Amino acid sequence: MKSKKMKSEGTVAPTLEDVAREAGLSPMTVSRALNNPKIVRPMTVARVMLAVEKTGYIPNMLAGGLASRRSKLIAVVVPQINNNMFVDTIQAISDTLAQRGYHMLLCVGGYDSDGEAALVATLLSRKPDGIVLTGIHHAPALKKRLINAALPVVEIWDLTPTPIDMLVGFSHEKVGRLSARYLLGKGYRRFGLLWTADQRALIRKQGVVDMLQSHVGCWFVEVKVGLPATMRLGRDGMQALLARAPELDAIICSSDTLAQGAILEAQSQGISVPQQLAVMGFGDLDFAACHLPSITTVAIDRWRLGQEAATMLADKIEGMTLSEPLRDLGFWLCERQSA
Amino acid sequence: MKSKKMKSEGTVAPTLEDVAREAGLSPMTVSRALNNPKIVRPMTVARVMLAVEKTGYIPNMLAGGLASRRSKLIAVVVPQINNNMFVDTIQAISDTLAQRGYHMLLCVGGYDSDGEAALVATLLSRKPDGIVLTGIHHAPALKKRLINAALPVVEIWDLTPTPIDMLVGFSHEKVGRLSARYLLGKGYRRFGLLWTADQRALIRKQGVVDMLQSHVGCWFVEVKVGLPATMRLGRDGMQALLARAPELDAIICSSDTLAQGAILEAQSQGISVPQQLAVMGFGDLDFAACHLPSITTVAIDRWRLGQEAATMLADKIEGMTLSEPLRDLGFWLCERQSA
DNA sequence: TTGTACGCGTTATCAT
DNA sequence: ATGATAACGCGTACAA
Repeated sequence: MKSKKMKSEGTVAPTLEDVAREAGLSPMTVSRALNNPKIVRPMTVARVMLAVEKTGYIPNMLAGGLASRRSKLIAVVVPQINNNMFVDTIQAISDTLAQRGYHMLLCVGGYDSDGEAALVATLLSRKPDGIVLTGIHHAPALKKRLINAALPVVEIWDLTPTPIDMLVGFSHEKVGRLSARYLLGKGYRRFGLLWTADQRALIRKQGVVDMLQSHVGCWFVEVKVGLPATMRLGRDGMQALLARAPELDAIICSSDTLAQGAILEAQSQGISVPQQLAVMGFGDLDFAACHLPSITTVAIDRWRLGQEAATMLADKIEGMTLSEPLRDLGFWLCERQSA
Repeated sequence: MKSKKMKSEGTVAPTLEDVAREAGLSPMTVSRALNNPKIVRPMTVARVMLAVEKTGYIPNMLAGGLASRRSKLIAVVVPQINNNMFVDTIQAISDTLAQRGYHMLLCVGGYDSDGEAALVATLLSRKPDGIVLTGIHHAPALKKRLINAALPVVEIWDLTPTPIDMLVGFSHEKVGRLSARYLLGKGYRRFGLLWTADQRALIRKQGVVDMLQSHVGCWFVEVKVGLPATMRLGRDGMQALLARAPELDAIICSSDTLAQGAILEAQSQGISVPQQLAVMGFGDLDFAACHLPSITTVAIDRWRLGQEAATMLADKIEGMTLSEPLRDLGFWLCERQSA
């Protein structure tokens, strides 16, 4: 009897070795029975399960990950979560990953790319098997680190021909163009832009502006609001817009939340939407469809975005070859009452 | 020279040993310089930092956690995240933890306590240093496991004299009583309850019902809606209520989102709020204050809830003795236009 | 099908 | 202030 630890303390968690002793097997056989039962005799598996039950064994994935070099952990970095646009995607990622045996390490990094880089540096010490990044603008040092670590990466919520690794998103520029084209087609000419300053919103705005400027006889004014976009900011921004240019006939907002605020502010000033003023949002959040008036907006499949990102990651980690590492999920216009 | 690995591959991540070699020190000294610089001579620390820079070293917390038995990981279990009530709290937890050097493992467990138990079982294999649980109703087996693991636990969003370990929340029952008392005081007598079926909402409802039943000359009808609560469900539920009892004079909703839907539905039927019908919500979500009419509701400090939970956990993990493991954060009425 | 020897990268502990 | 050695608990690789 080698003078090994005598696990007589009630507080010490049982290990594989304890289970093995209980079952009269070697630790390795227990490990196999737990992780790959197919290659173990069924009766042996049963014996193991019994011993697991008896000992109350819980695997230690720190040890397992260290030995196998697979942590079954996915890091997800988002700029914020108290933003209705992101939560569905996060939940989809979490659900999809859980089904495949992964856990999600969620980090809120803000909209600053240096902060993100610092954050990811600490994340990497968890040795995640993969990482989900929001957007396509990252600090060069971060990109280098990720490529160097040969870590599967999915960038989401945006499009670029040159992703770090994989990508699933849609074209914000096209969303902007579509919104502007739609309103121009409806005959609106005097535009107000109510916009937040995050990177992706700015690209949508560029799309809007490009489209408007290529059209003669129309003009626009713009009001910027802070992050996160709230209904309050929508109302305040709308007030500022109307003060600046009372003759506006259409408002494009960078999100449905702002649009809702804008509509309310208009109504509170006795301006009827859409009769006197059209308002358009982005996101097709839950309330957009049943608001009064219902909000015309552009929808994307936030849930699917998360599903695909998680699936792509898990597939790549598990060695499947991806048909297409770049996915454009597209978007669609929701024509409703407000515009 | 023992025939140890020759790290000539470019793809192999550098380890403490590599850094030590580069700096001409032992791995242990490097480890100390990184984790506890105070006990290492400043010049030595500088040498280590240089070597870290040169090698691009990233610590491996799987190994570190295994050796030190501290993972610097906190597991957080919530029923859903696409619920505006929870996201602020989650973000607060994440932020607070990040500041103290912890990462957050976020799991969405649904409203089913057996599912939660299964989920936590897998979580425990990550050896988190602590865990945040939503609510106070958990499977007995889960409680036993947690107590057995001697893991610091904070239950949030609810109150009980007998938490598993620590707790920060508020009394849903009192919220319900306050809401009902307020409306009774305003003279309303014919109540409609628009309610979801999650555990905490049901306790609030019980508070409402108790208060109403102790008051002569008033009555109520009730409509149940599913989870998650959306504005759509608010509108549909309101429609059902009005169909059942057109003479209602006040509606109490289990959340602001439902209240918003209820108000809209009323307006769309030509019923003016609050002149003909009062509507009250719960949560004081962003839009409640600037809606038209602004929504009377009950607020709680969701952000602080998360901060306190995270701080309590980190304090306990780091050996500080807590003054009070039970925190009642309370709540307050927001009297606005809708009721 | 099952077992043995060893290494994963770090920290605790004791020694210097 | 720094170093040597032995865990930490598991999986890989190979042997039986």
